[in-house]
Amino acid sequence: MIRQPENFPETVKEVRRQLALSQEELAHALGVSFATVNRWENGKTIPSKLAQRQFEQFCALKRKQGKLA
Amino acid sequence: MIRQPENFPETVKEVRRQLALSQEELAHALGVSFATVNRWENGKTIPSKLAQRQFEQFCALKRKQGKLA
DNA sequence: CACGCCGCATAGCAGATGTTATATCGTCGG
DNA sequence: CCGACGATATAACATCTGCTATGCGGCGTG
Repeated sequence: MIRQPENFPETVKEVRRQLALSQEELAHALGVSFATVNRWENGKTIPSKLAQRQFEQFCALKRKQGKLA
Repeated sequence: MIRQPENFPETVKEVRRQLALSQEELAHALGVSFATVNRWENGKTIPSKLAQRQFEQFCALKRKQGKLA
């Protein structure tokens, strides 16, 4: 359905590292809870449709801002 | 805990009516399932943080487009 | 009328999320 | 060394969401 990176956990970690954000800060930026970001990074859950969309949108914005590769 | 319009179900219905969208079409526009929009309108559930944010964002966009009061 | 289609309401189940609490690890200041 | 703090990992529970199926009423077509 929704194309997602083969490795979502690693992608989240990488994005967060490049932006120098804590799990809590990224969670707030995305509008989800800390626990959710933590579970994504540790492969405990797979993001919902909406969460995936929000994450993609967030990354797109950061790229436009030149803050993300 | 989360502030929201006093009557979320009515708000959703009203927005949908003004945009002349079916529940399914609005759901797709928001990136959620038809069942979710239906449950919102019928007061079966309250939207998640992310869903609320997405809905607000959607409304803001439509207002900017002059398609929503 | 009989039929199919669309929009809507509802239900059940599995999985994702929010909240809260606990535990570990590294770091820094005392 | 030891305690405090931040960041992270994990767990449990309640709630929300996705998917599928079912039922109902309206509407146009044959």
